[in-house]
Parts: sequence; C-alpha cells; structure tokens
Amino acid sequence: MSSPRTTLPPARPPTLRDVAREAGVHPATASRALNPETRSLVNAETVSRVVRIAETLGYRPNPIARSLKTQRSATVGLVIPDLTNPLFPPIVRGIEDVLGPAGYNAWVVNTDNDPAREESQVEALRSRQVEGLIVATARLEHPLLDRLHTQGVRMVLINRRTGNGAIPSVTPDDAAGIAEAVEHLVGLGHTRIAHLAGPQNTSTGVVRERAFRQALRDHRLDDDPALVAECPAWSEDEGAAALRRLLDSGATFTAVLAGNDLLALGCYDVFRERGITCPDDISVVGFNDMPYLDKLQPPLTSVHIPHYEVGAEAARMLLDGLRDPSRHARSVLLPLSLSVRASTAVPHP
Amino acid sequence: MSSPRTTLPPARPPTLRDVAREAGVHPATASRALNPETRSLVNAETVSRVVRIAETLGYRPNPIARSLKTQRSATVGLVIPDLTNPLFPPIVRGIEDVLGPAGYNAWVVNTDNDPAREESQVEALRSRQVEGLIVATARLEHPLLDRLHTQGVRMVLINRRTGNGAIPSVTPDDAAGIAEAVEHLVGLGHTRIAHLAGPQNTSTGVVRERAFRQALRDHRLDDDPALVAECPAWSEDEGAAALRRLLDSGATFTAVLAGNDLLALGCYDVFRERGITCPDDISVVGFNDMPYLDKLQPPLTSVHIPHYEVGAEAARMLLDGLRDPSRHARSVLLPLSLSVRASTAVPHP
DNA sequence: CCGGGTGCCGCAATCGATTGCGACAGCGGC
DNA sequence: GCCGCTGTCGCAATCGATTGCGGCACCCGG
Repeated sequence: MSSPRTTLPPARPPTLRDVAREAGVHPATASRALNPETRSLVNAETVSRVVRIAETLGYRPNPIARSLKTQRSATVGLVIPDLTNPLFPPIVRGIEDVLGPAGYNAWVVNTDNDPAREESQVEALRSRQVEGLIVATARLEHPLLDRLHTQGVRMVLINRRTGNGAIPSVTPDDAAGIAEAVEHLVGLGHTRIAHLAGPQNTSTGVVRERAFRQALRDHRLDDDPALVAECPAWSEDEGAAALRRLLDSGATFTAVLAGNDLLALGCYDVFRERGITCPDDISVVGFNDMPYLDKLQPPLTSVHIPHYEVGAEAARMLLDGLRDPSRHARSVLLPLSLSVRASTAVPHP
Repeated sequence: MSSPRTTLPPARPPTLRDVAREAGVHPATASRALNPETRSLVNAETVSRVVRIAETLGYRPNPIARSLKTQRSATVGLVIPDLTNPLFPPIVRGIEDVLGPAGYNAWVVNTDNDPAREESQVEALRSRQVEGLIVATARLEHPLLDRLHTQGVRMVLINRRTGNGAIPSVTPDDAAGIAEAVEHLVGLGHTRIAHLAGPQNTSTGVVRERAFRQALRDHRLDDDPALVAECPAWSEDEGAAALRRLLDSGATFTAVLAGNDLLALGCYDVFRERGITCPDDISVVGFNDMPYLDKLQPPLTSVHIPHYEVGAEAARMLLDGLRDPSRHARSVLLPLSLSVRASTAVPHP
C-alpha cells in the first residue's frame, strides 16, 4: 500500500483570493458576497457567481484569519471541577448543542477544585481569546470570578453561584428541590431526618442546608442541629465519614437527606460496613440524580436536575450577552423534580 | 455598585509591537527574543531586556495571529460517540493532561453514532484547522476514516480500530482481557459460559467474541454457538434483549461474559424481572470497569481498562506524529486486568 | 446639459505575529 | 589595509480575511 504522505502535493485548501480570482472579482467583493451580513452590498448575480465558485472549489473560510481581523474567536471557555464527575457530561452536551448551531465551540478545562489550577486554566482560556466563560466552580468567596467580572469578562455561572449576585447564573432551584424531598420523607412518616450538608463555601452547600432547616420548620418538626453533619467536600468518602459521625453521636434518625448523590453513595458504604439495611432501617435521598442510580441496590431516590437544560440555558444566556452586550444579565432558577426509587420507605420504628 | 462595563476603556492587551517599542527594538527582534527556538539569534542582554519588558507588560502572544502565520493551530479534534457514556470522561482527561503541557488543546465533538453527524462534525473540526484527530468511533468498515487517512490527516484511533490496520491506534488488549475473564470463570468451576457479543461492525465486538471462543477452546471447553448472542448496539436494552433470547432458547449456562458493562447492566434488569439471583444462579462479568460498578448489587466483576492511559497514550502518539511527520506510526495494545467483585461465584448446580 | 445620487466594486490598510533576506559593525587573518 | 566572516538586528512580506474609503458608471430631475 502506498503511503498517504506521498499521494498528493500538499494542495492547500482554497482561499478567498482563489475564489475571487476564479470569479473575476476582487477579494473584498468575494468576501462581501459570501458574508450574509454584507451580501446586500453586492450585485445579486455577482453574489451567485461567487457563491457558486466557492462551492465548486470547496472554499471554507479560515476561521483563524477571520478571528484575527474581527477580534471574535467564536469560542467560549467552560470551567468545571472534573469532567469525570457524571454530573457534567450532560451539561457539556447541552452547552455544545446550543453553541454549535451558532457557530461557536467550547474549550473545556478541569480545575480539580484547585484554585491555583483554576487560575492558570482560566488564564490559558483567555490567552486563547475566548469570548466568554461558563463557570461551574463558583465558591461563595471567589476573588478570581469577582475580578474577571469587574474586568468585564462575559460569563455565566452554572450550578453554583458566588456571594456576589451580580454575575448571571443558571442554577437548579435547590430550595424547592430540598423542600420536595423533605415533603416526600415526611409524607412517608419520617420525623427525625438527618442532613449531610455540602461544603459551606459553596452556594449549593449553604442553600440546601438552609432550605432543609426551613422545610423542617414548615412541617413543624424539630430543627435539631445535631442532625446536620457538614462535609468538607462533595465526595463519597466525606459522605461516609459524616454519616459515621452522625451514627456515632448517638443521634436517632430514620432518614438521611444527602446534599448530593456522591454523599449518598458514601452512606451506602457505611450501611454495608455496619449491617444497616436501607430503606428498612434508614431511608436515603440524594441530590442531582446522576446516571445509573437506578442500578444501585437499593435504587437511590434523588432530586432530579435537568442537567442538559442547565447547560443549554447557560449557553443561550452567554450567547445573548455576547451578541448584545447592553442586554441586562439575568439569573435563572430551573425547576426540579423528585425521582422516587427504593431507597426511601415508611420508617420501621 | 458600578457597572463593570463602564470601569475601563477597553485597554486592549499588549501586543508584540508594544513590547518592542518599550524595549527599543524592532518587533522582529522581540519575536525572536521571546521564542526559545530563535532566542539564540539575539544578543543575550537584549533578550533579557525584552523578556523583562514583556513580563511587566503582561504580554501574552496572540495564538490566533501566530496560527495564521505558522499554519499550526495547536489544536486537535477528539471524536467520540457520546460524552455522557462514562467510558469517555477519563479518556478525555488523559488526553487533555498530555496535550495541555505541550501547548495543545482539544475540541471534543459527539457523533451519537450517527455517520452523517460524524461527517459534519469532522468537517467542522477540519475547518477549525485542527492539526490532528483522535477518533473513538471507528467501525470495521469506515470509509470516512479511510478517506481522511489517505488525505494525510494525522490521526490516532482509540478503543476501536478499523479493518484498515494502517491507521495508528491505542486500544486495550481485548483478547487478553477476555482470556483473563474466562480463566477466572473456569477457575471458579464454570463450564457452560455464555457470551453477549457486541456489534459485529466494531473491532471490539468481533475481537472479543473471537477471543472468547479461543479461550474456551484453550480450556478444552465446548465452543457452543448457541451460547453466543449478538447485540446490535452497546446498550443496556440490547444486553437485556440478548440475555432473554439466550434464556428463552433453553440453553443452559452458569455464567455470562458480557461484551461490555452496559450489556452486563442489561443482564441485571433481566435477573430482576425473572427472579434470577446473581451470582448464585448466574455469574456475570462485564468489560470496561466503568465507575460506580462497585455500588451495584451485586458489585460487578469487570475487565478493567486503563481509560486515562488510553487517552494519554493516544495524545502522546498524536503529538509525536505532529512533531515528526516522518515518524513511523505504531499501534499499541494496553494491558488489562480483572476487577473481581461479587457478581461472580462458584456455580450452584 | 449638468449636478447630485445611488449602486457596485476595487484599493489598500489592518489584525498580530513570524521569518527570509539583507545591512551593518566589529573582528581576525593574511 | 583589505577581505570575509560572524553576530545582531531591522525591513518588509506574509498568513487569509475584513472593512473604511473612494472611484466610476449610470440614472434622474431640473
């Protein structure tokens, strides 16, 4: 078999000048004819001739040259903690499905929740001339994001927010989700419900905890601080550790509302290690409704977040802002629903 | 609070000319001083002056302008079926962790296993001037990939290969993995083992099936065609359907070796619907070792693939090829290991 | 018959960096 | 004292597309 490297002379792809020469016009005219925005400046039959030639030549505008001149890269940056967290892939797809048809693409970077890495990754994105940012790593105190915002960098926060409410965001309606979960548990007859709270430096962590306490009070239940354990990270290990602390404290409870699914998975580990059966001894509710939760034993009841929609909506908002900078930034809350499975049941006293 | 849009005049970032003017040299000299490759052409103290000025100005070379001139985009395309398949995120991270330090980035596109979408996505990548491709969607017959290869497009296949062995690839050593899985089952005492084969238009599908039969013969077991069911897609549903066909056929077997984890998950559904207990009645082995398999009930025994390494190695190979086009392309097989969990046990006759 | 529009298109600069080529100074060798 | 070499650096073209400006026909009204 012949090597593919020897088949053809490089045969560089056709440029605008090639099209112009072939069509007998100046490159400027060809450019205007090919661009829908400026097409009206060119005689109709010249347009069709240029377009036809461009097609037969297989002309594709060079986005790099275009970007250099127009200062627009048709690119946005996506900053997430870790792509291997199953939460994010659907969000990424939502973003790309909106960006793509608009001619935009996204660069994805992972920060691993390391602020230093975050800073350098964002720097890399900016040097790549991204036009805007979608950020999923917000913490309540977040100097980097504040700085970017005051510098006028276009961005949309997803999932979590900063303490600075001025930055537009797309987040699930955490409070409503928690309320629904508590409602479900109370409806089953639970009165002593524990909460595995997420990191208190994230908006989701504090909002969900606050909503949890509020929901208890709404149901006239005791808002007992001893039933809330804080997890320093959104991980299985921390979830397991928190549940162990709760169990060892001697507190009594028949249900656990975990701040997210990973924390709930940690509970499963503890159940196994201590011979606790779920949901007979303790019910568990997660948050996020990651994929494959229905394959667990027992299948995990979880608050469902429209991940794909979160991404899609964030991308739409960012594009809106890019296209019309005067447009007033908004923040939206997406509605949630509870996916009831077999990890929750009537308490056995 | 003051609007961030009114704080500063645009204050465009410093360009090479700014650095040059400040340092009292020609832009050409500044360029050479800043580029390690050409630095030796410039007087040492001029270099240090330029470098110092560049730093104080916070100069960042504009990659778009650089790409335009050098014809290199420092960008590669990654073509996968679907990012939400948990198989891929670790691969993507492996790729990015190798690409990043080399100054490269990856564009990720999803094809949803749709050849038309694949074609348009690849076209989009090429118009974005990617220097090479990493492709995870190979089928045995794959005209698009053959065409790209003969056009001299640099690429590396991962996970799966085409029938055309000339294209470099990084794949798990499927045959060895299957052999190890069969070894494990035979060691437990199983003699009637069924196989859920993947789509026969993919290399993984056929290689794993062939390896399965070979392994049986190696153990002097009956290579019974009635114990192999083909699945037209790598999905839970198809796995479930195939197992039902096997069970309904009246064939007897005490273990199932699934072509991948999703097919194995389908088995779990069938077990539940027919009251079969695993592993007491039937043992199951998966392939890929996706995340969270240990949380299933029972935790799934699976052939572990070093996903991250697959991505990292593919990225390294691609970079090698880009840097030295004369370098002979190679294909590598990555070693596998079996993650034994609780879905496999001694058969109960 | 002339002035002022309007429509269409070309000229050339521009985006920011890279690079082949040539200029020039200084130096050593013969 | 002249030649040529080496080390440094500047000039200007270049990558491919976009766009402000101006020119040229042509048309219409007066």
